[in-house]
Amino acid sequence: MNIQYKEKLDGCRASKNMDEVISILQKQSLPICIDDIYTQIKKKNTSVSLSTIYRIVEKLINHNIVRKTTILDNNKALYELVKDEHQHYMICVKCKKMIPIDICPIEEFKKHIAGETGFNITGHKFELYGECETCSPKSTGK
Amino acid sequence: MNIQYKEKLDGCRASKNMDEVISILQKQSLPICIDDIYTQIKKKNTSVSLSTIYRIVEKLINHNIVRKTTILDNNKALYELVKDEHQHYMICVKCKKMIPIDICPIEEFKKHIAGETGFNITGHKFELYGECETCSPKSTGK
DNA sequence: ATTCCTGCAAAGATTTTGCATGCCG
DNA sequence: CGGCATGCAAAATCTTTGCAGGAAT
Repeated sequence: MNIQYKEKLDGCRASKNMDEVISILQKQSLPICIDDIYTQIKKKNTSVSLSTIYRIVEKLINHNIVRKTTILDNNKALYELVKDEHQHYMICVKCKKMIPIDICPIEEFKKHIAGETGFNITGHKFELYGECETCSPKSTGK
Repeated sequence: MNIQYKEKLDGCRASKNMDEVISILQKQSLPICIDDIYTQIKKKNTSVSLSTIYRIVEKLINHNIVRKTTILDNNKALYELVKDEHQHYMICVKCKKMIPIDICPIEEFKKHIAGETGFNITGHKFELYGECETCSPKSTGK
């Protein structure tokens, strides 16, 4: 089993597929969908099934190793590894490209709101939508 | 046709169902799903169909009257009216209750990022997750 | 040997589409 | 009348579940 997550995955059995899923997610810079994971594993291992991927990902979510996400316009769920430094994205409404944003404006604001409302805040989601440089009509090339 | 949206809906025909959908959305303080809309209309009008609701909502989205959303953990799309003042929510991870947040920390930050990246930002999404007062273990009652 | 993992197939849930009919303008 | 709107049913997607067999401890 993936050494890095062995501790967190306490109670789970070593499994080739679990390793594959983690390894694939580690290589992503952006959230990906179940089918992407499935396809990538299929390339090496013809005998994997979609439901197995769903079950593995569900387990990873329960162990707080993976986070489930959705983006606008798409009815599919996306998944990404939980990282110490959380990540936000800009999403192009035209080409759906996702671009990571390095800074998070929420942290400060969070405390403010938490104090005011009694809400025990454990996470947040922040996404910008718009047109990327390639899709923006402004970028007339020359 | 709903007077308030007549102009925006230019090209569409007057329709009882369209009116109903808009009217229902106007009454909501939180995003709701297609099935909720469907059920509410069904109460008065037994002969409406789910696909009609989907088609109406799609049209409203294309006319920038309605916005599609999703929340964590839920594979269903939610819909809300586009308002001049946009709205953000805190969502309880336990009871799924959504609580509107009045202030938006994004506006300033947006300009900053836009300038840096050439991304033409047209919208954003911001949600806080956590436990509401009712669900929080802190609230021991006494 | 026991318990968890897996593949396959079937079931569920949400959303989309085709087609004939009805209603608005 | 012409064309968009609607209902119904079927299809398309994505996701979950049941069950029997296989693998890990």
